[in-house]
Amino acid sequence: MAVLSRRVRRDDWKPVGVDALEANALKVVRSADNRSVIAGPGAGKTELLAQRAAYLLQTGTAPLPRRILAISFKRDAATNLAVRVRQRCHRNHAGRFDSMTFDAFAKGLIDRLGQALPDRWRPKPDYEIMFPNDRDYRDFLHLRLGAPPKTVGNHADIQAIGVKAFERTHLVGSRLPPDGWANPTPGQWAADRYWQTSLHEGKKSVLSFPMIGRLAELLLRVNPMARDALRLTYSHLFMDEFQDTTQIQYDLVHTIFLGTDTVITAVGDNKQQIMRWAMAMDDPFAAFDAAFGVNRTPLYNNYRSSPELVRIQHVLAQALDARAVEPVSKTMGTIAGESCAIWDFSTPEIEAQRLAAFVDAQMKTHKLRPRDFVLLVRQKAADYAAVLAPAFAASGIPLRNEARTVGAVMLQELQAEEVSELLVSVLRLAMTKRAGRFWTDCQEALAALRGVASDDEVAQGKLASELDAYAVKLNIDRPAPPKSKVESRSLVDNIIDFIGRDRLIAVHPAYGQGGWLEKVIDAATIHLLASSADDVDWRSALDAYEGIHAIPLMTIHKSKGLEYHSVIFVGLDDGAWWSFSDDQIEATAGFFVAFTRAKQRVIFTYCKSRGERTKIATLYSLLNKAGIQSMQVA
DNA sequence: TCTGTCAGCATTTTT
DNA sequence: TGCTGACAGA
Repeated sequence: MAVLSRRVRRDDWKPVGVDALEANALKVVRSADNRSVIAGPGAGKTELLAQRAAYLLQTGTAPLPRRILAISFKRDAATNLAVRVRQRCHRNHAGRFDSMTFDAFAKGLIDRLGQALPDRWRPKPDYEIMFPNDRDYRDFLHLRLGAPPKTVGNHADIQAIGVKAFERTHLVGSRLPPDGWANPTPGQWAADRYWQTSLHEGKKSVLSFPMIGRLAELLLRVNPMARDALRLTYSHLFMDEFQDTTQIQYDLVHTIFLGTDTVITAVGDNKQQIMRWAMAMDDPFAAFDAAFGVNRTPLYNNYRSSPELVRIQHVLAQALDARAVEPVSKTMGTIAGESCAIWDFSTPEIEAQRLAAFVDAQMKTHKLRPRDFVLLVRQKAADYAAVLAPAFAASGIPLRNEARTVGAVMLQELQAEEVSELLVSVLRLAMTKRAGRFWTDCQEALAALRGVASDDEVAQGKLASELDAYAVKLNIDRPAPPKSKVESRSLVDNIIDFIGRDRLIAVHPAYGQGGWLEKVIDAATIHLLASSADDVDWRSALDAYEGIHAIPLMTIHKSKGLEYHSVIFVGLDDGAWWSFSDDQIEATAGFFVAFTRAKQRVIFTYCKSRGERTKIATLYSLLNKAGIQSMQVA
């Protein structure tokens, strides 16, 4: 991949590391105006943003010293985008690309500038983060709040406030008034009591992320200097997964960037909106387009799925958006028979056996690995895993429930933690004979943690020899993977001490909050021990830790943004989709997300013992409409 | 100790 | 929706 540090003329710039981009994608990459890009799964939305970053940085269209800000909703999306930009750009350029989650952005503003908030809204500097649930709000409204003043209303008015509406509408539903509410409604009065209690009553202020978002918006609204500094810093703003944007996020972006020269690019897909429960707006694209005078640009290609799967996807897409345009598949179909099927089984045990045998056979005929498959469920992954895992194990395929909790951390989450990644890198380096790749991983990660500049050759050399000495010692001290929790813990602690606990907390503020670092270390300890069972060597233990030879099982939500050769959705029945009638659109969007993870094949399974298929008849009729009928298998 | 009733929960993001 | 655990009463 061509990684350039010199400046390229705009006309000479070519996409980095890909053959070509479709015409519209290239237009967006080079655009000088605000754009919204609505495109289906597999259209290359994240790739488009990465290419645009490369274009802006390499051609100097984002002029020094201005920067690009990319805001994502989820951590993995933010990381993913940052990694792609780093792969495509020289580090001098990538250093001007800030990719973070919305919450990290808002919290960063409050941490740096929060003391400039007006008195009544100012949190104490060492505030704590809370994750309130419905119960907390219910207790507040019904037990702690008490009666409102007569001018506001009476007890019944407060009782009438729904728990959901309290947070969504009153607490963080709209922009905060700098001087408080002049003539509050009962809802506003209750919200204000909650704010004042959270900010001022305890020894520390206690805030949730939605509250932090609202405070950040207020902060920039009442401090034009801070707001202008941000406008000057960022010449370009990217927003990924824009369909999941909340009103809070939207208002913050609106306050900072409306009417400025900062060019905004928003990408997303309304058909994949499965975060409505987390306060996503109904149609953020419509609001954005209207307010910012946006040019909407669709993408028409699908780089992920075979033509046959794209055809079926389009039938589902039309149920979510009548005006959806059928994308063009750019991937060859490699399956000889059916690309999609619904298999009926008489019992879950037979289902498990048949699926294991099927995956085993497919791995052989198509030269696939377990990681090319995914077992998707709608909920309660552990219940399904209990039946499926033994059958897959019998076929020699380990099954890994990504939603399993290890200690206090979910497996999928642990894997993405910097601490866990460093641990594995250091162990691979110490225990592998030819450890080239792990060398670079460790060296770069440690340099970043210790603040060693990449061009400081003396310090880099010192770091390298320190790392080398440590790896050699580790290799001698720990000839085999740990056999007990104590042994596992001492090894993990040893490595963390070498990396530097303080440095970890300094670079990742989350590790300093609420004992999170300890929880991650504990989870890593447990998981490393579990991966070392059966007297295996270091390599097998680390492979097991990372699950690289196991077939993953996860919920639909966890699979968003991922892709697999074959998707096996277990349990297409009323039981798993109990909430189908609550919000048919969101449930169908979930079904669409599950289906569109597949590159070549999708299999749905059904067992009568788990439920009927009357409530979700719509899903079955969509599949029928696409020419797929269920068939009795065993 | 058994039985009936009923509330809670299951999908889930963020330092 | 449909299962589970807590709790009251027999």
